[in-house]
Amino acid sequence: MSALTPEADPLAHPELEQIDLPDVLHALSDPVRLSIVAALASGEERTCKSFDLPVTKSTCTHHFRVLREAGVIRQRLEGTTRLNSLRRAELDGRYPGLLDAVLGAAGS
Amino acid sequence: MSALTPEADPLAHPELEQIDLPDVLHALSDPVRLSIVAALASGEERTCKSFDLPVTKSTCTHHFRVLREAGVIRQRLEGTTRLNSLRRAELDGRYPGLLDAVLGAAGS
DNA sequence: ATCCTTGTACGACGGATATCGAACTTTGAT
DNA sequence: ATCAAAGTTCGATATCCGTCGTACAAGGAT
Repeated sequence: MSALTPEADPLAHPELEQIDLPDVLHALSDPVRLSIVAALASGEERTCKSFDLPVTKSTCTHHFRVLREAGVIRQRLEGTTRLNSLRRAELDGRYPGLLDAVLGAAGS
Repeated sequence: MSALTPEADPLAHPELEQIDLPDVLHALSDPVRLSIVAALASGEERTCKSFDLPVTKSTCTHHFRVLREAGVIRQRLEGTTRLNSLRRAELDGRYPGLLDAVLGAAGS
């Protein structure tokens, strides 16, 4: 039962069907998190530190966790860093056009 | 200076250029408010009471104000009621595809 | 082994938020 | 004139949220 308990995994990601629209919108409603998502729009994997955000480390951890738990980003362990990427294809399948619209709106 | 002071107007709506994306996303991130917006998607004007929301009157007032101040809906006085409508064309001009994507996602 | 880098965990704190109930206002109907 | 209906306003409350600092853990480099 160890691998199946979600609480036990420190890097738990929601399944596609578990992603909730209000949660996604809330995750995107913060300027810091929106800038993270916009920076990931190119498709690259980037470490947390590479973003140069106007908040401290612990606040960064918080924002990346909110995005991950809402299903917006994926976090992958790589040595001592976490590589972040957008779950774009999955989000596009679940909520067609949403991410593009938000990214377009954030860019203007 | 009476007509130009925003605070004096109890039904102040933001101009298109003043609408802020994080504010809009936050306004849409609440399930009650999302259901209001979805119900207004047809384009009709509807009174507050016609929604039959699972909250009290004063909470309704709160949610409609959040949506109005974020620029998502317009409220018009008509006798003793307020007629609510989506600012769809304006939002579409400012954030193309956003409202459609959210409404599509909320409907599924 | 030691240190540096990257990030998490744990409180803590102040401000925002969703909710309610009760009192009030305004309008329209009886 | 009275009354009911639709909302607002005003506290009050409980919770959530963004932020920070400090302490901690794990990997990589020297």
